[in-house]
Amino acid sequence: MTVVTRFAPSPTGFLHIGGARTALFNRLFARHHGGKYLLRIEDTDRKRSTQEAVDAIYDALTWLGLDWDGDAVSQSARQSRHAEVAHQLLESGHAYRCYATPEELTEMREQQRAAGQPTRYDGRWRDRDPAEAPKGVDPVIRLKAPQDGETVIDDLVQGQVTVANAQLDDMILLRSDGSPTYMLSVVVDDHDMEITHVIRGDDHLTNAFRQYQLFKALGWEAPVYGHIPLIHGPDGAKLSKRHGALGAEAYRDMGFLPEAMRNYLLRLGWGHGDDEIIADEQAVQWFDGSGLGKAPARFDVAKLTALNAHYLKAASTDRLVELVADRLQAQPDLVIDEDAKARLAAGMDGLTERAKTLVDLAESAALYARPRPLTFDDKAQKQLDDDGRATLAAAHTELSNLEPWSADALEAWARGFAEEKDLKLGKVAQPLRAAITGTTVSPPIFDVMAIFGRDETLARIKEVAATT
RNA sequence: GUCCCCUUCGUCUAGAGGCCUAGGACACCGCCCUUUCACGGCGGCGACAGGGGUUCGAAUCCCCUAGGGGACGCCA
Repeated sequence: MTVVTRFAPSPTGFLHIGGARTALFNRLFARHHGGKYLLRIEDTDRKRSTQEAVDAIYDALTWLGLDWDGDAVSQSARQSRHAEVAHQLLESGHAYRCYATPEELTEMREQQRAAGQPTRYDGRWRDRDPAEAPKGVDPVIRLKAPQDGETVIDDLVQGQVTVANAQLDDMILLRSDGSPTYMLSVVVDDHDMEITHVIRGDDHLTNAFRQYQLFKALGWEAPVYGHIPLIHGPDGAKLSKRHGALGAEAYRDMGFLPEAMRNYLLRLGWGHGDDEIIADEQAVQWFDGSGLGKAPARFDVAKLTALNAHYLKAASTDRLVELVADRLQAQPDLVIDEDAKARLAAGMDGLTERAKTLVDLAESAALYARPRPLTFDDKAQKQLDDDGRATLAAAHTELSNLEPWSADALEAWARGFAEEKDLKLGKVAQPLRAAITGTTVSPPIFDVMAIFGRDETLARIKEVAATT
């Protein structure tokens, strides 16, 4: 049997972090088994579904590197098929028409709740003669679910979960306007798409029982379910807008790399021994459905950030140069030309060592794209006091003749120069750093000088050195 | 309210009766390295929700309590 999984988001907003993880798990599980991983857009609620949201989902999944097999299925395009199945159920006696109005049902629920009863449809039209149907009311079609016994699900994550059928009511399959509900659509689509494993959020666990009953009524084989715990916010409640829950693309803007997202999400609710850094291929090899936790996990940006720092160091220079250049492009005071890119490439290793996100990286990388004349921050100005400027003036003279112009040679020169002047190395290095970068924080200054080259370095020193 | 599920350091987790004086990672705090900031290295702080059983022995099995979460729509 070929394993077929699916990710089925509803396009009512951006792709949140929980959805991204669900997609990741489904994809990993399918890949592990050499199967297929499909994408289905659950847009049966036309009122709330938007094309922008669909595009946002595509974009987010693409950015995350979670591409799917084949074309995405749009659930709304399959409405007639869903309705057909509902009528089939009606004919086979597994469903019936219910003429209760929404108002009537609301009242019913209020009464049940007030009486401490579970709020469930009471089956008032289940066995009633359709001849008694009120005039002018369009009926809904409900599943005639079993009232006795129990429904048992062997969940990949939760284990065996049992629910008394008396707890489940007769759900609506087709609305009064003839449109199919989510419950019906999901079952029909999962069947038609030959889905073998459904991995989704815990919040669907109770739906699984209903869907299972529908599969049985249709004489179809139900897929294997795996309900993963939801991701919670720092306060332990379901991640929501209140926590500033963000779409996947927001994490891109915050400077996170997709591979870091994948690794982090993978470790949220899943573990493989003490392993923390897990590459994609390794994840595919290990993700067989075991190792999934049952308890909800809290989203922790600090850990994501740490992972991101790791992947930043591992990323290729070319890729990083492009990503950084894109971000720097937005700053009008910078010049991103080929020379600047060459400097970025040359200095990238020194930069990634100090950055945790692309935002940090771009910020520190800006020094290679900042043209003269420089502006100096407060700390840099303190380095450029009389002593500092005098040191720079003397350095300028010596550096004019230094050979070769390399980081090693520059450092050797600086050490000798400092000793000669009876200064600590910092008294030489910091004024240089201030003069060349405009700040007091940067990668090793001799590396920076080597990258800028002699002419540019001397020009920068000259602009601030004491005139003698 | 009803039903279902969950509960190991602050957080993510390892742990499937003796290997646990409970391991790792992130965060935090020291120290070292050091031209700045980082990286890195070393060390520290820090948890089996509580109570009963079962057993020679329980983080691991059972029960109860407490706490947390989720679901109860002509939403998905």
